[in-house]
Amino acid sequence: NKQPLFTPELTAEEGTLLRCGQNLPVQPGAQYHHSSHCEPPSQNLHLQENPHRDARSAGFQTALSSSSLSGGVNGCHALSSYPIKQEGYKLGSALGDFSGGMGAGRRELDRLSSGGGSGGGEGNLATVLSLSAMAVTVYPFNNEDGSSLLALSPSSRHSARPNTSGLKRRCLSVASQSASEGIDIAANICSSQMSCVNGLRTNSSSPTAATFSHKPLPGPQLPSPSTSSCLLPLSSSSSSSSVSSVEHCEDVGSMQPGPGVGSSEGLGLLIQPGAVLDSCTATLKQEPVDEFSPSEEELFQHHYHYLTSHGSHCGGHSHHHHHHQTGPPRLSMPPPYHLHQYMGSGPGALLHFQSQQQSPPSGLLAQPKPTGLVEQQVDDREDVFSDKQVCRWIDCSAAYEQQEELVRHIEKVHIDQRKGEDFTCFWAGCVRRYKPFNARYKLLIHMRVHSGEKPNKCMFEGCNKAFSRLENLKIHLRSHTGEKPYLCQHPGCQKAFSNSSDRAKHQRTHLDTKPYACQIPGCTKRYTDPSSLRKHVKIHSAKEQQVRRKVRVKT
DNA sequence: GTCTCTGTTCTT
DNA sequence: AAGAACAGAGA
Repeated sequence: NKQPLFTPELTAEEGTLLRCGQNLPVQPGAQYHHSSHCEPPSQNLHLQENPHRDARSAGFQTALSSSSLSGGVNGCHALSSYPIKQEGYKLGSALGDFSGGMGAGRRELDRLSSGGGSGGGEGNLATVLSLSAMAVTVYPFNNEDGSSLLALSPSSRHSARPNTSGLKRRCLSVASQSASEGIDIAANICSSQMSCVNGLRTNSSSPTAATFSHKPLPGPQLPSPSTSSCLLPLSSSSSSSSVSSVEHCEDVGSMQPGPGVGSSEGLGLLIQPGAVLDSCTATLKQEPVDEFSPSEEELFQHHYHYLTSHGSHCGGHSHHHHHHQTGPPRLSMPPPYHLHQYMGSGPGALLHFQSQQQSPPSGLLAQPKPTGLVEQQVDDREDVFSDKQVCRWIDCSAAYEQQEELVRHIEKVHIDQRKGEDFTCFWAGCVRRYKPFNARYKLLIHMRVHSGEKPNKCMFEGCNKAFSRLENLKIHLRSHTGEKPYLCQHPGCQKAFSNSSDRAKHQRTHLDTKPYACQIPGCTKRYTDPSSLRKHVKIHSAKEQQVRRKVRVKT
């Protein structure tokens, strides 16, 4: 159906002329307005009233210039006057004149980004809040006996791909026993874009958290107390009522309690009976399945427990910290890879409470999402933050209006600053689980999984598809051009394919190498790919059930 | 930064 | 089984 606007008969230039620049708004003189989440939280650094285009968008579609694709799909660099944000946007500066006014934008970007915005802002935090933060984020690291957040009950260590539609406001409650600490904590933890720890108090009725006494334990420490959590003021109530500090977390974008929060076992050291750990969640969409995340059932159980024992609710009041860029300033970089590995006795656990927000940026909501392992979106919070691009890098909860801003943020704050370090993705819930990439560029590309950035747009008329990777765009373009460079190597077979993967799959049919065998007793069916096998098993099972039903009816 | 191979998943 | 999309990894 899709007729290429430029056919192979057209020259590359013709094709380029015709196609380049579609749907690519130009904003000359645009200045980079970086909303660093490192700025003091009191300011409106989160909302970009006038979101500016990234100067780097000035890069032209040059990436395809080296493409060997037939049909004249040869890139736009020569003739396009539009700053197409494509894979090659990095070339923007190199292109010089091509980038036009955008070059100035880039310089402005550099100036701004180097000039500040990365300050600490530690002073903005009250001591008590810092202590609360420690209670939430540091303490888990220090457990030596594995009974902390890191020590997950087997039941909590299973995968969950929850359809969170039923949890538009997920309130998670955990009431657990702390045998060793003797601390009564009424914690209202709203972990999401901001992790809110509210109402930390001691048995002595002191409203301060200063008496929170956890003994430092050996083991890796966080570089510094993470203050990424939004720490609401302590409850003024000195009552021993465990429900005294039920707060409303309405600025919560999303969260999905991770292993620690979801597991009362995990929090057992911290929370005494009656203590309340209440997560009011709001999930924009699902991040990749975290096999260590609590299941929906667990979440519900905790919630139910809380509701029944404390009569709590999530629709509280007060403490309306509506920061779009949420959370206090970052104080430190995420812990290095080895620390995460240490924490990794419950991978994801150390993603502390932020990691529990299993919601990828909402920007992906509008796009057809890959249905693979990487991300599963569940738009169950259209009412909150649905228009925000949220950074879920560990210890970060920056939110932006525009996806581009999030992309810039990720690159600037989380990738560029990891010079010389391992190139590890610390995105909450990332299935890579802190396995570093061997190159910065790889991490950069990988982050598109989370940001949803797809800078490689198909230039064919009527095709609005976009791809995160240039290679995949090239393969896609072959579906337009009909190019099938991968010939089946089986003697006598003339089949051709647009990519080697499909060819390999096809060739397996020749070799009868069907590694995916049906495990159903008596069934000898085999398939070349797991997808087909699953389909078969499904049908097989359905048939068997039918047979069983018939047998039952007869008897 | 790109190419290529490879594997997975979903859809047709 | 093919087509398409996505993404990891090594060269």
